[in-house]
Amino acid sequence: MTSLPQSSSVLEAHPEGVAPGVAVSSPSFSPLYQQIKTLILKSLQAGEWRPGEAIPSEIDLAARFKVSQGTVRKAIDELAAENLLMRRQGKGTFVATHAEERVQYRFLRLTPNQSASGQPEVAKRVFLDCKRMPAPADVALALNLPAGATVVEVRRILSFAGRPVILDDIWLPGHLFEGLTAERLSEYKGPMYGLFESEFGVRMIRAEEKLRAVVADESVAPLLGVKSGTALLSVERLSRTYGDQPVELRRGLYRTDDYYYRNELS
Amino acid sequence: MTSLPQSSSVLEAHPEGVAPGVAVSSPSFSPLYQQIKTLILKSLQAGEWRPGEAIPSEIDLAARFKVSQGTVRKAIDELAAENLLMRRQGKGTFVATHAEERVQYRFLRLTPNQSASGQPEVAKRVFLDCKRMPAPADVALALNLPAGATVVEVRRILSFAGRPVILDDIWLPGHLFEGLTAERLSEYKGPMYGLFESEFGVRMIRAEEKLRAVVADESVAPLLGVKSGTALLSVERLSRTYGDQPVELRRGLYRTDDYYYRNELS
DNA sequence: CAGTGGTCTAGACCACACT
DNA sequence: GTGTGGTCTAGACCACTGC
Repeated sequence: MTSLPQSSSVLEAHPEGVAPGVAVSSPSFSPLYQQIKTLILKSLQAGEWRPGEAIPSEIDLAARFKVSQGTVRKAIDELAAENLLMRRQGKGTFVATHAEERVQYRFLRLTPNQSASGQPEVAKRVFLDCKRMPAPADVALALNLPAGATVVEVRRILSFAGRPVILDDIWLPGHLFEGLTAERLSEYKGPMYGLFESEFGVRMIRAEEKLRAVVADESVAPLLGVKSGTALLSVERLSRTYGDQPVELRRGLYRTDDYYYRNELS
Repeated sequence: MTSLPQSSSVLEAHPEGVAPGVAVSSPSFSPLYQQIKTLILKSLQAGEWRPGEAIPSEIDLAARFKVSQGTVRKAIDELAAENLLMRRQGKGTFVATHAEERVQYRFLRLTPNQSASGQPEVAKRVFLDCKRMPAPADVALALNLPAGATVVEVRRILSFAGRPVILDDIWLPGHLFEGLTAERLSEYKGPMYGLFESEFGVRMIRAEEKLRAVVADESVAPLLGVKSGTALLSVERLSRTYGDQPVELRRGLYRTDDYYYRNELS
């Protein structure tokens, strides 16, 4: 990879300001804006700017990295496309946050059968359980934890319009979530990922979901208010932070009589 | 919207070549590259370039539209991001096609439980039915057709590894698919959307899916080789061409014992 | 080699938000 | 007005492809 200092020195050798071209003819060439992107990413990960805060202006960043504004711009463009940054014309570029979001649940794709108003109405959350325990083998594997590591297990129910719709089992690495209790979960207003972000410094930036259809058994049917034998949508979500590190495994069961899971393809 | 001719005339008034700014202070301002994007889109829709073919080079397009290469570039960037065009460094920019694709089914999100090799192995297709009929009310509504318009109804089964996995019911506007028969569907090698594209000039560029969990009844269970009461993933897909016009409604039932529906969130 | 897309720069000006 | 992101340009050079 072409290192940044190299590029700068090349730049200084051309004081007339014409782009000298940054690539040294080399194996595995990386464009300047990608290197800038990586540097910004590192600052985000290091917490140099907090979620919701503005990052320095493009001009400032260009000066800091000794590149043109256009190059910084392209780096920020990609980070904004990945929902890590938010651009607001006339105001600045801000670190994305789960706390002050236009939609309650950014990762929840459930939509009511009726009413085209996008997200379902306000949810009511009930936490049934929250305990620390040794990670089950499959959970440890998914979260990339050593066998038997401590995890926090949370069980909760999400209700819309007064009826239970989602039963979630959630596992979090214990060492990242010291002091997480059902009480703190219940008290916090706003999405759970907002709490994780502000209280534990863990930011979910990407997730993969595996969807299957399953039949409700006696252990879950009553919790969702359905009969055994009802079909439920099983949603297994693995959420990741910076560096694609997995930090949450979630197994959800969704009632899909009044709601559906919406997806867009292109 | 700022019209293109206006911009050009402004341009010509500044022969020194410095960007004069294109926007007239006006309500509903549209940037130049958006206008270029719209023009390219119109050419695509009109079939000026066929799927798989190269479009003119950025320099040629810049000359045609009397804008800078950078402006054309930004327009093409967005179209490529929407999977309407494919860029290939050193070769050119190509019209996206369903025919010569690296994956068999671009819109199919099914993945085997084992084997991380992405898409499922080669599919076997069996067409159970293909007939013209008056559109059911809900189908006509979804496809934006007048009540009672003719549609083509197709029923088919997709099998992987010798076992049936997907039962699809498909409806297509009759007037766009004259002469579509089960035989032509069976004969065609490659994805169905490739056939639609090359034989009927209909290109699917975007789709929305609604996912639900349902229980298999006696009418579908035998076709998928499962018992009645098994949970199946119901996938309703509405596919659209240019201008967001809906041109295909598809209701699929997926077995999700050996496969799952994969989705990425960010 | 020429032609294509890809990167980078510098500079000008517009649209928007706050003061 | 000042400062921010957003658009547009012109020009140079790099990386990749194929003749």
